[in-house]
Amino acid sequence: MIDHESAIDALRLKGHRLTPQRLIVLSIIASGDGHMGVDEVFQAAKKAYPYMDFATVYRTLHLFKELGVVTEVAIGDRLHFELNDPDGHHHHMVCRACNGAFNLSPHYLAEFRHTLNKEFGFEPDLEHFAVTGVCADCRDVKANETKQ
Amino acid sequence: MIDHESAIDALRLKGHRLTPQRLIVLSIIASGDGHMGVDEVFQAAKKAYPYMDFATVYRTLHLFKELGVVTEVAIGDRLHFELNDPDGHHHHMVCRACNGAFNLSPHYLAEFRHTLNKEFGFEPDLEHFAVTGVCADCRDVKANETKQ
DNA sequence: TTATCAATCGCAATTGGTTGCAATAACTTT
DNA sequence: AAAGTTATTGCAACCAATTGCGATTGATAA
Repeated sequence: MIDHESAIDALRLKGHRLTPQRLIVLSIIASGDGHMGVDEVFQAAKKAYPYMDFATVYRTLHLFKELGVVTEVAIGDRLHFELNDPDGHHHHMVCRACNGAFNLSPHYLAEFRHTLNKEFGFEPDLEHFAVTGVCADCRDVKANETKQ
Repeated sequence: MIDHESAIDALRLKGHRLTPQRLIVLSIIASGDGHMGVDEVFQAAKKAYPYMDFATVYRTLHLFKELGVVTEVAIGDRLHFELNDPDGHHHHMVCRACNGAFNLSPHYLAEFRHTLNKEFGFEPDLEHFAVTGVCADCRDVKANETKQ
């Protein structure tokens, strides 16, 4: 988990300015657990600073991505962002019933990548891989509903 | 590969009308090899019938999807469509260098699905799975360019 | 074959995401 | 501490995808 200090240093180092808007977006991403959609971040930011503009959130997140402060994850057709994890990438499982997100170790995709490489010479992009589906809890709930 | 006859029957059966626009879209999807973006279909359709509207192509493709005539594949952030394959689903590998698409047997994802199920009780949506990456040819080209 | 009726089309309006630009404000230099 | 410089903001314009709606036209029945 990257900390505020190093994120702020990353901004300064590249000659970017430290604005209240950027600090707000940073703290929101840091306090939310897991990844957040752009609109989620915007709503939270507007609470802290009512003049906040959607475009600002949008550009700030992209800046943070370039600086390696956050990671972009495509979930469905929406982009989500989370604090960069310096201990190495992880993938995501996202439940389409409860919208919960679960981390997935790269280990689980290593064999898949290896197979595509060996069989087809195809090198898949799996850096920000996210797979949607139904988590255990929601599957059980659904099973019970059917029963009744 | 579903044929025109059964596609047309599927339309009739549900009380949908057989319009020139729909026949044009169908024949374009059928003649193009592999999946096509909505805009690709639109451009081709406009050649055959200059008054063709983007909204019509868009709605026709979604209708065809409901009827099981075509399959929707999300490639990057764009939706692509291809004739439904009644011999069973397949997945896709899409090269981001040459935009080529390669079919991938469900077999290659069976183990991944099984692992997620067993380890996390997570049931992933892999019906219309597409993974981007770099195909063997483009990887070789890139390697040669680097050499020179 | 013609009339009827609703599904469908094509235009226009809307929506949601992205970008251009003048005003603002963060940082630097004096 | 004040002025200057320029990145950044917030508004508005833009663009592509999607939807609403009156006009059109395919299908059914007389």
